[in-house]
Amino acid sequence: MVSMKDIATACGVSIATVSKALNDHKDIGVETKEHIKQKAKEMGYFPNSAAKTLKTKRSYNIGVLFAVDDHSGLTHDYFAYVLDSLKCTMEARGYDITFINGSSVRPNKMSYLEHCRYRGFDGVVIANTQFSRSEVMELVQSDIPSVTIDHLFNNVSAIMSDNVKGMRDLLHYIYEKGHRKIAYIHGADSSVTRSRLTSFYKTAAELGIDVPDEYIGEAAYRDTKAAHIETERLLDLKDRPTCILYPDDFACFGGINAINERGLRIPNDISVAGYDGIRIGRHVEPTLTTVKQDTLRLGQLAAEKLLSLIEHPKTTIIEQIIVEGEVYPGGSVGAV
Amino acid sequence: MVSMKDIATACGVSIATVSKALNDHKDIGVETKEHIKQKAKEMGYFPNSAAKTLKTKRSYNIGVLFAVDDHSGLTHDYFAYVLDSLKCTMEARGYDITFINGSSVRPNKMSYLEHCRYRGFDGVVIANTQFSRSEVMELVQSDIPSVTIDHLFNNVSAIMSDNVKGMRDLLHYIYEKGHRKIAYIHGADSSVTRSRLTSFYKTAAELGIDVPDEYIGEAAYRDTKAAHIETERLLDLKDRPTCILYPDDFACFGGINAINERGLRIPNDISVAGYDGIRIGRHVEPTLTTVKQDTLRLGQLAAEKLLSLIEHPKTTIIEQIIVEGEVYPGGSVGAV
DNA sequence: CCAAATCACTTAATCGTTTTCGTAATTTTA
DNA sequence: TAAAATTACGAAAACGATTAAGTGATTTGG
Repeated sequence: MVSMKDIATACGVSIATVSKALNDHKDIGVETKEHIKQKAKEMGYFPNSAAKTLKTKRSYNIGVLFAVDDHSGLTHDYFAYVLDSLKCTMEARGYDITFINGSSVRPNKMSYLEHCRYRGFDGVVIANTQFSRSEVMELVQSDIPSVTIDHLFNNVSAIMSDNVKGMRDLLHYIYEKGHRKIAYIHGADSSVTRSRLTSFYKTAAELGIDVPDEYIGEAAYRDTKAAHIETERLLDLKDRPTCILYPDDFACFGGINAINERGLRIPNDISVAGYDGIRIGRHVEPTLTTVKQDTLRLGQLAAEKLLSLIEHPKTTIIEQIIVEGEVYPGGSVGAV
Repeated sequence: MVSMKDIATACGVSIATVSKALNDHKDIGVETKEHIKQKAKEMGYFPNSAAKTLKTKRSYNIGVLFAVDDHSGLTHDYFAYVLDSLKCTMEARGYDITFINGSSVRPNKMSYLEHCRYRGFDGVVIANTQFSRSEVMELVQSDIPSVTIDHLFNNVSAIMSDNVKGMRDLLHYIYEKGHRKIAYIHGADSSVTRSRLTSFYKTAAELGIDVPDEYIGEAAYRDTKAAHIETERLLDLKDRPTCILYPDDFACFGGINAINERGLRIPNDISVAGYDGIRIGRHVEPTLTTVKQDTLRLGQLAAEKLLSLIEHPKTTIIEQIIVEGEVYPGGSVGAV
């Protein structure tokens, strides 16, 4: 590795001059500066991030935290897209992305916060994790700039998919298709679930449609089996719903299977809708009616907010940013 | 941040002693060692990775490179699972994972190799990228330990999904279901594609089934539209195949749609099979016949190979490791 | 024309570790 | 019991950068 010292020697100047020249300080003569830069390029110089980080306390590295227990981080379509977008924005700004989680599984177990300090992350993005874990709390309460995705903490900026509007729009869409008997299998308890459920009830009330308790069920996100079972329960009801909403697109497929097994046809006999807008939903028959969350924007805004927090801590406000989704009409909801 | 200096002061010893005590060097008295360790824990000490990396040239950080152009890295089901597995193994061994790609999009454009040197990655995993890019070549030809996934370079360890056996087993399975007229829409040219295609032809020959040229088509991986078009072409053939193989499960859905649009039924009128074993394939009707690649093992072996290369460079051999997949029988291939 | 300001650079300390080489004190060996 | 070996620790350099403070030379101002 060619270091500043090598360049200094080659140019016959001091290391300090090289450092300043490469960092465009004003107190270096133009021609010296050019010469040094030229030489640096020639010699294939690149800075050493460890040394720079050590000295400046800025790593240009962002920690990303997400659930690991069920491996539903990377392999989760929604999150993968958000992360991809986040990553692109960060990279364009010169930051790298490193995973935080798993630190507790390491040989020398560190907490999330300890891991962040160890690596000197400039900031962290927390998504799709068990927000209630004390380890997570400790992290957000620290002085490390952080943003959460789809969860609201005190004094922490959050980027949230607009689940209230998403659910409202979806329900309106279904209502307009003529449905009045709408069941909702919601996900496991979380702030996202609560938002959607509340919005579901509220919108139903506004639309003047009645929701019997038996129309509400629960199945963990992406749990096709649970969705299957709950769907069977709904199908067995004497007053069967005409449309069933699922926690997400994935779970929806579990429901679709249950329906198919009964010999019922979608959307002729019963309609279904998911949530998320995963890619495959556009490519099955019938296509899935769902709410496409704006993953691109979610990742981008999370990145920008965090960078702003890092680079302009004084002038950046802690806020909650809501990103609207969009109903994707699909063949899975028919007119009734 | 509490540093070794703080501990040294607190314990009334030198920094050197603290360092040695925490790193379990033998030339520190047992009680002193215990006392220092105790104090370190008490004071909440954690090392500073930047300082450690600077001094030791070991970052305990692994760079991961994958295609970014079409964003099909993270959002690619197969790769996401491999990465997840890789990450878990690495973390258990005390290594972090940082993304390499995007370096060329940065403000101060670095090549992949430059980026690796900048961050001091101990090793790199290269997957799902354009292996032919000169930047990638430069990286694998450097002295940085590296492993590739599903691609073979000279002098670089590779973890490969067994596409030859996968395709052979799949074809055998289909053959045993009675199919003799089998079409194959393969993916865009790559070593994976070539392996599968070669194995397809070879196995077909062994089984004594004839493959007319018109039964072979091409559609980019995960390109449902292209698969759709190619499927239509096959369906228009006067001597239509009874089974169509696709580049991957995702593309397969594109084909399924084309088939549905013609009013044909799967598997009654025609059979289809994918490749990869993506999760959703188990949850649609009919379930997808496919080859499930062992992503867990792929990621694990890639991690282990790389760590071995890093930690025991002398005794670790460069080799190609083949990981077998498994045919997942599904309803999409019927008996004929 | 001389003092003050500016310019262009260097010196040296520092970030938090690791590690080589000493060196006293203690123990072992012959 | 004296020499040799061992034990337990410390001093200091080094890793590769940044940056405050200093310095001599040149330019500017009054």
